[in-house]
Amino acid sequence: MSTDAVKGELYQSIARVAQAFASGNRLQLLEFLAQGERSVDRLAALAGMTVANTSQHLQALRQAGLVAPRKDGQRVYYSVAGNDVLALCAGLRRVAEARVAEVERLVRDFIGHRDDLEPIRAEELLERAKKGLITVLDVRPPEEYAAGHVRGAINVPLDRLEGYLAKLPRKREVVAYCRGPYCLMSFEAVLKLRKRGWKARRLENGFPEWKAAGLPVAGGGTETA
Amino acid sequence: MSTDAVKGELYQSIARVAQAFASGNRLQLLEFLAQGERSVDRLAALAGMTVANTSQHLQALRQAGLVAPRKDGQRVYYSVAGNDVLALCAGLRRVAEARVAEVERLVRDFIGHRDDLEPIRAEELLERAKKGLITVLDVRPPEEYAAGHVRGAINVPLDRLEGYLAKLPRKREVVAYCRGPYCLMSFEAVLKLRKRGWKARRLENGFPEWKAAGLPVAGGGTETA
DNA sequence: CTAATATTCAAGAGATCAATTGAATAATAG
DNA sequence: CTATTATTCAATTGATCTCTTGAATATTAG
Repeated sequence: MSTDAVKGELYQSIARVAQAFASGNRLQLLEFLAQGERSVDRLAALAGMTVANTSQHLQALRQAGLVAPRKDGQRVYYSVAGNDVLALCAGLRRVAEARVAEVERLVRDFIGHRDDLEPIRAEELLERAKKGLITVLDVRPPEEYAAGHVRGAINVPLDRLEGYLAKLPRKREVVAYCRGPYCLMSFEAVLKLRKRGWKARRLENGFPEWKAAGLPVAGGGTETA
Repeated sequence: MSTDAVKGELYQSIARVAQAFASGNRLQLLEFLAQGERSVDRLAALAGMTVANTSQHLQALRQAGLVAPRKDGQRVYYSVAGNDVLALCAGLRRVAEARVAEVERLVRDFIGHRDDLEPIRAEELLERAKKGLITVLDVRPPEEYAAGHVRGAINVPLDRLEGYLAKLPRKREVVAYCRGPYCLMSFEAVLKLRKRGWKARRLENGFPEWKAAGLPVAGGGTETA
């Protein structure tokens, strides 16, 4: 085979990986999987897709090496193949946000006041948490928190935030995070808290990005430095 | 619009960016563009595609915000929209190589003896170059060298390597680089040099990755620290 | 103005992809 | 063993993508 033909095959193989990312539904599945392993029917319910369709998308991801299945009883649990995959997802989001006007518009119009919400960066969070200046809230569902969370974060799912307010110190600033930059839960939490008089901000990214960056994680049986 | 619908639109917009990467031909065009701006017909010749087809692919890349056109006279010159795009390309390659068995096989079988060629990493190159221990060769065509190259590198296109050997110090190790990890020119250069008795290695990645990493660049009117 | 060149546009054939549907397979409960 | 549940497979339809072909547009040269 000529070197040109080899090059062509290589590019095509790489393109097949890109193709696996080229579906809104698959990206959504990847975000859910970024929280930890999930069964097919659970994913189907979360994404609002039929089970058969979900299974097919998962197989597309599997063929590209992006997710891996683990069979346990009659269930098959899928998980992201590695942090490099999540990093690629984040890179894709960043490029899309920076270069596609429509994405920027969607973010601004619907998430709204994005800049007003002053996202806090990971390093800053670590620094301030070390000094005891902030309370960190994980507003995701309990299972996701259990599967892994920012070390030191308290799990207060969005629908239980109201009831938790009494226990939340008023003087300390609150930082909320959720699944990622396009997950709206932490936005809603911050808006609620501000309305009640707290000083509140959101973490710039979500837990998957935090974990992918190698920052301190707790839970999920994988305590890290 | 419901938040779920917004989320769906966001993911779809991001997927459209991924879709732009999902073609071997477009990835090849991006690699050529990574060297610097190129006209449509030049790209068509380099990639072995028809001009019309090349134009269409470039427009697909443009719509995704990955490349930008500049009109000069009757020619249109395209260039990569930013380093984040190149970083994403590199990430895609890395994931493909790590997770798709076929890519690994292609690399091993055809580029051959990849490990034997002991690629040198960028930091190591910088360190050794500072100590004057190595000669750095840029084996790309002169235009690409002129558009930007590793600072301190000497341009010796592959087809002129034979004639240059007389001027090449035998005692110093040679490090060759080219367009990227899947460009075969630096491999061929290293093989040639070794056959003639030099100690030679290749740089782990090519110039685009070097530049994307913010390492010292010369030429192309953009001298950097 | 006319000819030549570079690029883009438009239409069409063939391939690939996405979602639906219904059935097949595999594991467990009773 | 039978029924139930989770997942996968297979077939289909409509949509999208790729490449080719030939024409249209725009810029420059003479």
